[in-house]
Amino acid sequence: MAASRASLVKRPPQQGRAQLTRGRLLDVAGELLAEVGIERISTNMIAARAGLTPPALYRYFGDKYAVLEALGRRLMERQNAVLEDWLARHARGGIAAMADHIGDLLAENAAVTRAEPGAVWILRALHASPQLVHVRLESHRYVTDRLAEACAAYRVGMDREVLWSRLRLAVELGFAADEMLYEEDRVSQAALLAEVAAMLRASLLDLSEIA
Amino acid sequence: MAASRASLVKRPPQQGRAQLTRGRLLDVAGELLAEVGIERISTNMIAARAGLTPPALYRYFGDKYAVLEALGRRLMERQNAVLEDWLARHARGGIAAMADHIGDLLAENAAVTRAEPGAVWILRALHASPQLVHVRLESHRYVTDRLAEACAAYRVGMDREVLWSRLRLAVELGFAADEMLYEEDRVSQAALLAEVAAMLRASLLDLSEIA
DNA sequence: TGTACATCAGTGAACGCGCGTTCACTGATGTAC
DNA sequence: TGTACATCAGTGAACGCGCGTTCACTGATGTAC
Repeated sequence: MAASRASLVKRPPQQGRAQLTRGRLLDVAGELLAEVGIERISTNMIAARAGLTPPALYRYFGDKYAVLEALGRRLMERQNAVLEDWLARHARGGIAAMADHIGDLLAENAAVTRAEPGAVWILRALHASPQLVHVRLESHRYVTDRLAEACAAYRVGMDREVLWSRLRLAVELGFAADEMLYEEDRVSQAALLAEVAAMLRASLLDLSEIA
Repeated sequence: MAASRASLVKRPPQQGRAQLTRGRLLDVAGELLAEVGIERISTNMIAARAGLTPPALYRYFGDKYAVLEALGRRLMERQNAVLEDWLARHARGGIAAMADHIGDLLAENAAVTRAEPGAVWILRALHASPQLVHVRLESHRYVTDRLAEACAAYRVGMDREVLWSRLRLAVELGFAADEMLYEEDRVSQAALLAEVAAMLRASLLDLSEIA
């Protein structure tokens, strides 16, 4: 019975206190990502701000990248919850209904991003680190898959590849716009959201028309 | 006559040999950004791969961030050159002509990105580091300004803010798509470029129609 | 064309520091009876 | 309800390492005459 190695995923903690500690570590990591960036953040720094000594962090995460990966996954799970909710409301209306409500999806997603400490920096860190980039990619593909399923139900004969690539692009642009909201202060957030929504809506509606 | 401080921008080198060395340092930094990421790259690492000792790097760059900033600016200047070239060819044709050739601009930009070692990682590093994010933001705003000028010539009465924010979004999405080309291998690059071009074209044409 | 001198490009060696991580341990919490 | 024991959460101290950066220096290149 070999002991679990550091490189393995740690089992979920047993006590409620530990769950809180784990969440606190992730919150703090998000804040620090925004303050000092991925190239300066350190495990010792995260532990210190969470009010812990460095070894405590290693009870929850195998190594430094595991912290950032968990942080990314937590954010993306929250975004996925928004997506599921939205699909439950609009998928049955068909592609046109989804297109008409794409602005809601963007706005709800933006709300999640706003609520999470350092959310934009988490997304960017996932993008900028070769060892983390797969997390973001997997998530975007998952979102695309879910949307593709929902649309395919109404366009049974349609080329799956065309559908998928169109939606994949829409997902990427939606996230890019979300990240831009917090950076470009020369444009109002509402105006930006409305314009992206209009573009994605047109793209989706076009999808519902092409042979 | 105080000596120049490390924090100041270094003057351009005097000898041709030095120009080459500086360029080599930047090329190497781009490669390393792609291989190890912004959170692992180091000045010693860059110098070593360029075949230099660490202090030589400090003859050219004030500190570590100055290297990355110069790398980012060099890439963005190359992209701007593509833009100027494209504007010279199509701006006189009006908004419709620009809209029709937006795919060329994207493709030429993608070619620059492909040619530069680690280009996508440079762009992402600029995005992910709080101390570098201004470089990218300034560049995107500059590109937006140039496009806005070109379009405003044909839509004199149009609300400048609407024009600018529409173009600003187009710029952001164009770059996002460019970065995506090298990451998402489930979609062909040509298809992706064509779809983005279509979206941006529609957005620009819409601009030429609204009152 | 040769030489003396000024400037420039790059080196060798080292610095203090904080990094990521591990060890053996202690005190807090939960469980069985 | 009390207590003995097992498990869990977190600590104190330290490690070797590579980081960013600087110093005083040397050898290469360019310039004036």
